[in-house]
Amino acid sequence: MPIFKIATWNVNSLRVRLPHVLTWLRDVEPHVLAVQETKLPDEDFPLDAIHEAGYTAIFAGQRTYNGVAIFSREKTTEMITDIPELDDHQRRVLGATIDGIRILNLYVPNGERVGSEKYQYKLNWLNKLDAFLKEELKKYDRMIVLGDFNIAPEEIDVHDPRLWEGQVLFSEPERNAFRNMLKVGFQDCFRLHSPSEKSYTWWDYRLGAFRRNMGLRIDHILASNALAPQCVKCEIDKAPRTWERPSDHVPVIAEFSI
DNA sequence: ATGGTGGATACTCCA
Repeated sequence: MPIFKIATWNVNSLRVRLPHVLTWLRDVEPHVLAVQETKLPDEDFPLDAIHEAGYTAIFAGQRTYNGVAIFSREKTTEMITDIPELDDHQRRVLGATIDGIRILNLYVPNGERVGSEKYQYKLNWLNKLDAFLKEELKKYDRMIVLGDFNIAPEEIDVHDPRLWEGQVLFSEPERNAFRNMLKVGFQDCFRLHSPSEKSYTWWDYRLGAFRRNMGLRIDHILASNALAPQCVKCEIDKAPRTWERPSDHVPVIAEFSI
């Protein structure tokens, strides 16, 4: 059976990280790469470089903040850039169907700090997302939801759960929102294959966090219950965080036997 | 000690 390899990576500026992305695509050769925080208006999207690397691209861009894109070996159809009922000018959502699989690339709001206006925006955003996922699952049996969720779901996903207790990215309401997404009908691909591994996808640029491995696992690949049994591998690739001028996030890669 | 670094933008916001 053929393998379908899909990855997510918050690149924190596609303009700065384009060389990393191109190197990584050549080395890893995924069928699909979903990226977040491109921070590019659509007219500045580096489409030629992506095409030269052998990928098609769709994108929903924004200057300075946010912005999402999907690079794919195969053609994409049924593109969407918004969640219904969520009037949001921020470009955080990009959906498409590829190889018969419904793909939803998300850049979930960060939330700033617990109790802030942005935190409320995040919780509301996740609530509306839940309703949308239910509708999508009615239409698409095989679905992958991936991206920067800005939530560390469990204690094992945090280098120091005591320090992070009640903090944004690890607060109970956010973790509940993540669990609610799973309850809708998804599974966390990384935990399917590594139930007890302490591995992270993001380290703050400050305080030498990467050197001290003070990280969180906040980037995820979820597969619908129908597709999850076909997930044969899911790994975090820490290597790009050691490269010169890295993103603060690293890629997560999942493989499906389809 | 309540910091720090990095990206984009324009003299500050966001993460």
